[in-house]
Amino acid sequence: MLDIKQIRANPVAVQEKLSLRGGDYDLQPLLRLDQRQRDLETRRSQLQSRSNTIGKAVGQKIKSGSDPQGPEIAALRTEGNDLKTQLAELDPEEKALKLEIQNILLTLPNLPSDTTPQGKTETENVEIHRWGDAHKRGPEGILPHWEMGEKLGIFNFERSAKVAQSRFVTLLGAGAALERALISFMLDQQIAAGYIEALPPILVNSDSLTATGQLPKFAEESFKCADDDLWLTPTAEVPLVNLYRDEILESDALPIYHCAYTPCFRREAGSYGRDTRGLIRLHQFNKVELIKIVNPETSEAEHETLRQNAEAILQALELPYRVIELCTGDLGFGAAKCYDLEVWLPSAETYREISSCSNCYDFQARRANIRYREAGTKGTQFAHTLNGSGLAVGRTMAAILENYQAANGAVKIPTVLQPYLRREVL
RNA sequence: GGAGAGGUGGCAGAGUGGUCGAAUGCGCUCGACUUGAAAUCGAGUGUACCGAAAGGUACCGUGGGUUCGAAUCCCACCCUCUCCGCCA
Repeated sequence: MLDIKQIRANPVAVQEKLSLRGGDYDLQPLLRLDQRQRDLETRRSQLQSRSNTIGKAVGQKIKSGSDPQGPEIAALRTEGNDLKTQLAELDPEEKALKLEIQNILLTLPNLPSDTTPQGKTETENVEIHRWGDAHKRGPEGILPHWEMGEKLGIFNFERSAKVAQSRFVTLLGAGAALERALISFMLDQQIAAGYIEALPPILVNSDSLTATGQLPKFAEESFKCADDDLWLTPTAEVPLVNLYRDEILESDALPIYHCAYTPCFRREAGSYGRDTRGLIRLHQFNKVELIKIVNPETSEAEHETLRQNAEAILQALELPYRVIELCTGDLGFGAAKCYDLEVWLPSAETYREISSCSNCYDFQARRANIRYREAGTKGTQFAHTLNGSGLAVGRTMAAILENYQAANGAVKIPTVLQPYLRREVL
């Protein structure tokens, strides 16, 4: 959520930054509501103050012997009732305004960072660097991963559609073991990098989704339980960040690092026909997620190390990838700055997103009300939150099935995974 | 799912209509005493909003209601705990 005070103070600057994302943002209606709300608040608090004085006066007079039924107290009661009537008129309007303002604020995306490259669409994203070109292979003799997987019998889509629907997979035998090995390897590596492992709830309530920014705008992207205020989490970022919702942390408790394996669930509404085959776009997929809650002064540096922690997995697996920085037009709703890691998929001869590392600055923290207190100072400040995949497991498996295909049709197991899988080829 | 108990400040725990943002204790911060520490003593110690400031307002699980006045009374909801049942 954006800071209404900032919008009030610099409406033009905020509007310009928002428009870098593309789309129209007119902040004037919001500012008018805000002004009206504050006027009402001033009025209301004056009336309230008088009402409090009367309330106290009545009590005092009765205590010091006035007749509770006498004219003096009757007059105060009348004035009190009068104020109550006036307040009853102001109050609903002010509450409605507050709600309206809040609802508008909740729909506004984060401001892009000053360092985020400007651009309208993903074509203007900026490549930062590439890694592993030496291992990069072309499509010659490469089966797409879904064909390879079916040939090896390590997953099955057709039967999964029977169990659930399309865009679900069942991993079988070595496929299930490989997925499990990848999860263990990723977690072990991130734990070694300083992240505290968490195994959080994967059903989350509406407040949690609102705090991290999936609600109210992206409700159609998540699966919702019919009878409870619970949703299947679209990413572990939601439960992990919300662990600290409505908390005031001591500054020495920061930074907080968590990693977590969870399944993730996405409805993929509006992506019909895209990536219909294989492990790339499923309603349910596994991911190891990284989150950080940090002091604002360190968040830029923390973002860089977060990205390196994600990159380290790809390097250890010797999968060729590139890092791109999203331009302002391609930035996610809550992100101020974002790097995507894209792994090489030889069958398609493209790089595909396998990790997204975002710095949300204080955007989520304001929604989630996650603050910290600097020792010895008065007041509190919003922390910064960061998140990144480390990594998307299904897409990692896809990348391995393609990049590690040998000429004889076997798939070699990356060296670092061999201790986990206790085998060298699939 | 059934029965019961309960939700108050960092924690514990008073408070059942009036001056209560809230006693007391612990914790924490600063100070005094001490060679240092402990103990002791003194002062301070919630959050947010409005306001240039003085100051004002709100918050005792959440939302309504009664009243001149609600932590306290009424209604609804949420959550936690205990026991029973069921269950991985």
